[in-house]
Amino acid sequence: MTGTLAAERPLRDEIFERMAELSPAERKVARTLLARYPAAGLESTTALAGAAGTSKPTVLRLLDRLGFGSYPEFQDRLRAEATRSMSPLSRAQAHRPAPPGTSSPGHSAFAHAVEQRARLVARLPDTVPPGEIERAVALLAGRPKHVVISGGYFSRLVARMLAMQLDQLIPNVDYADEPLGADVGKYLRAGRDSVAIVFDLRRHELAAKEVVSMAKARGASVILITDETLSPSADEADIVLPVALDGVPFDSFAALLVLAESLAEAVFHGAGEAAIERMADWERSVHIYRALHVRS
Amino acid sequence: MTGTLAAERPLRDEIFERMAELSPAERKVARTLLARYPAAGLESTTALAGAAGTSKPTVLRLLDRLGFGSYPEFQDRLRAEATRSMSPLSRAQAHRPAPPGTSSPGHSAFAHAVEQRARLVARLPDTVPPGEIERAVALLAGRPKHVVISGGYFSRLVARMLAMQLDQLIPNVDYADEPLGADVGKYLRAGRDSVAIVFDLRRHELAAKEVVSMAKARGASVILITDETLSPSADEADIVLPVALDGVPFDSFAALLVLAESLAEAVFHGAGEAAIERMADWERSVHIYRALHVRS
DNA sequence: CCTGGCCTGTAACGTGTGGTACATCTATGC
DNA sequence: GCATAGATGTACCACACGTTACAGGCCAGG
Repeated sequence: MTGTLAAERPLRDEIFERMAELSPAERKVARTLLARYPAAGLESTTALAGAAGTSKPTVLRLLDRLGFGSYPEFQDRLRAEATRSMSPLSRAQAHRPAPPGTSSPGHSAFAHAVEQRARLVARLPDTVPPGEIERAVALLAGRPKHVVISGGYFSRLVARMLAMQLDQLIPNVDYADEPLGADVGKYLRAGRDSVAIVFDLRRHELAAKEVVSMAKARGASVILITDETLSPSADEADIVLPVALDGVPFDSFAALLVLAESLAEAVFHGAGEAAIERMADWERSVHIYRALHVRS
Repeated sequence: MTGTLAAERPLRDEIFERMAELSPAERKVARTLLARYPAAGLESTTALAGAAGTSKPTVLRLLDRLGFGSYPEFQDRLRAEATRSMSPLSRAQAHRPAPPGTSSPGHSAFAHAVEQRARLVARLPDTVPPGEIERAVALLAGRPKHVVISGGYFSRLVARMLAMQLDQLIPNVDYADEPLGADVGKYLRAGRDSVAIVFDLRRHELAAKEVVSMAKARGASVILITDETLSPSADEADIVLPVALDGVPFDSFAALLVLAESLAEAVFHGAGEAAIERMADWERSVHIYRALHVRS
């Protein structure tokens, strides 16, 4: 494994600028290098020297002057640049449908499912009013004394995810797996400076309504994350974030997860310094956890 | 006018599509090639074989199957592509500086996060080779005796989600929250007809490698879900599903969740009648659960 | 239980590699 | 005009490379 530094300037630029200080034969090498970059440098010294019309030692002397210890080291650098330039980002090209012979039930169903979910995510900005998001972020980034999060039968997993992420950013984040059972204490903690985030999707659960009521009764602000049909708890909630779930044959949490993650990210930007500091602490703890439980 | 042929299709795409027709060891080479493209292929056969966890002849056999006469010929092709991708034309689209702290803290950060995640999801079909998905679906829909699923520190939540969804479709699905701890028994159950699904993302955990080894040792087929840099466990796994996570400042599970959900949906289509029946049973049980715990 | 085919890694071989020492050439100082 | 220092190419070496042949392993079909 190579321990390359991040974000280096393209080697091509440096060669270009330092042309002046090179010897004539070295310059010839530099020219062919620039003319056919980076391919020329990824061939052998023999090939490069040949293409430049000089000899192998000249190639090596050039690299020496550029600060490379060896030819392979130079090639490592070129390879790294090439990989970076061919990263998926710059690869925003057309899609190729599946080859004729290989039409399979597995793939097409999968592709269909993915596409469907991509649409759900794309629709997210249209289902969530921007103003609601702003208020939610302001609430969470405004140093609430306490945040408690819970979800329904399935959505609790996303709730827990959001809890873990927020916990990295702000203090006193509780996740209540059974808000009406063992974890009721986490809701009893709630007061005027608390924020409760409740997930209630589709087949809305009565439990959700009770949880929202409980939080409201104690003076907490309630953020409700629900589907487009709106949970019955929506009346009581202070902020309602609706998200699209519908799919055939199954509903999808894709947009829900994106909403949760993006909410956390916005809180990070809103909370500023404090969040960064807390993240550092958190980072350390995770390392400790890993050292203990995952065998160094 | 130079008599050059029309721009060839990137080799990467061809490898990606032809994954299915490769032998297991050849696939390992193809994976590392795709994960670090084109750098991995511009190194020596020894280095490439080493990175892939196989041997030099396997590398050559892969190239043979792809229609290359020799390793240098293959590298010529890669070099040509790299040169093309670093041409002044494609160099123009380089940088887009991110607005640091100026924008309105709530909405724009949120919108940016959502957009970023939408891109990750859109890229999913490009990161997961269709052949690998097909094989994974075939494995899971082919009535395995037993399926066990586990994840890492964060990814366990998605793992659990997948487990819950698969459990609705096929029998004998286990979720192992602590595969090396309390839940080790679920892995000890594994045998020749088992399928183990392991999540191992980014900062890959040693635990994942142990889990994969354990499953392989018992003869189970292993499906590894990892990020684009490929978990070290990728050598041992039978099927590797890479997914894009990278975001700024935080990684996102959006594409991961979509992969899991879509995999489940594809299994549903692949499993046919049996899955529908099982879903009906499951549905009844949930109603019972709700009646008991959620007050009708 | 054996037998064929297909994968796969090990071992060996000859060639091309990157690296170095040295001789030749060119330019500049006195 | 000669000595000097830098620049350049040739010759050579050890070695790592790409390649090929071969033997063991694995699984389906008889």
